[in-house]
Amino acid sequence: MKPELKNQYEARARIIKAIAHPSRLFIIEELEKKERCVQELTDMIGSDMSTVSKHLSVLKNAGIIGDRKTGTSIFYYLKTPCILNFLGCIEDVMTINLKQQGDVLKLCRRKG
Amino acid sequence: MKPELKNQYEARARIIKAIAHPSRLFIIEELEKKERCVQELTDMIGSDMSTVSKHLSVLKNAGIIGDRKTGTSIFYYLKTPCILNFLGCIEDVMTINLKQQGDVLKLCRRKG
DNA sequence: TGCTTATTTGGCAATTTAGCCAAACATGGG
DNA sequence: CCCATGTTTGGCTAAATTGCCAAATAAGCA
Repeated sequence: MKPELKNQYEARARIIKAIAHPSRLFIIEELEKKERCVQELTDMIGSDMSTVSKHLSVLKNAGIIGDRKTGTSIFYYLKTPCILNFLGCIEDVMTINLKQQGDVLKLCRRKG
Repeated sequence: MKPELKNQYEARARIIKAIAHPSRLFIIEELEKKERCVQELTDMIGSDMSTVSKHLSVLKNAGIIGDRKTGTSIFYYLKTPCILNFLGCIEDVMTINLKQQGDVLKLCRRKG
């Protein structure tokens, strides 16, 4: 693979990697509804605030979310709502997987 | 976060994680064009065949690709083409990021 | 200035991931 | 059966990721 093409794929992988975490998926969906500060998200997720803060910085570095300072709070918002379309496709993958696992199960029952 | 909801997010994150690698992104796009065997993909990517084989098994376990045995070769194919729509969104994120970096640059020049 | 609230950063241990090599496994042909 | 071809698996090391705690930073207010 040519280095130039490889860079392209690496850049895309970096962004996808930023999405690929349960808490970060939750944050993305939550921020689609409304902007939120670190403490609110921390309460919802239930891990340490420093952990949530780091997740937010991962998403921010990837360019997926932005932030806005108000007083002592920092509100985060979703910059690219198209991310959510993509999440729909992930649901499709999961549905197909479930269906196929079901088929295998049926087959086993028929044989047994 | 409730354990049940957490499982949902973990399941989705697992699938996205499977996509989040340069070589695996390449494989997905290549398989959309036509099905391919391990050796063909190995030649295109340029890493060890065992490495490519492992990438393929990651994608297969995630339910994104399937395989078909023919003689001594195993051909892999894309099971869920909707994955590609999602990749379009990643492009959008990258474009926005580039644009904003450009704006910052312009601002610096204006000030300097 | 000192206090409180909100958030980030540094550091550390545990876990996961990546990629190479060598060895094992499968399949078709002589 | 033995060999060649195509693929996967095991083992290993290096690197990245995660999450917690404690400490540092920032901003508003008495």
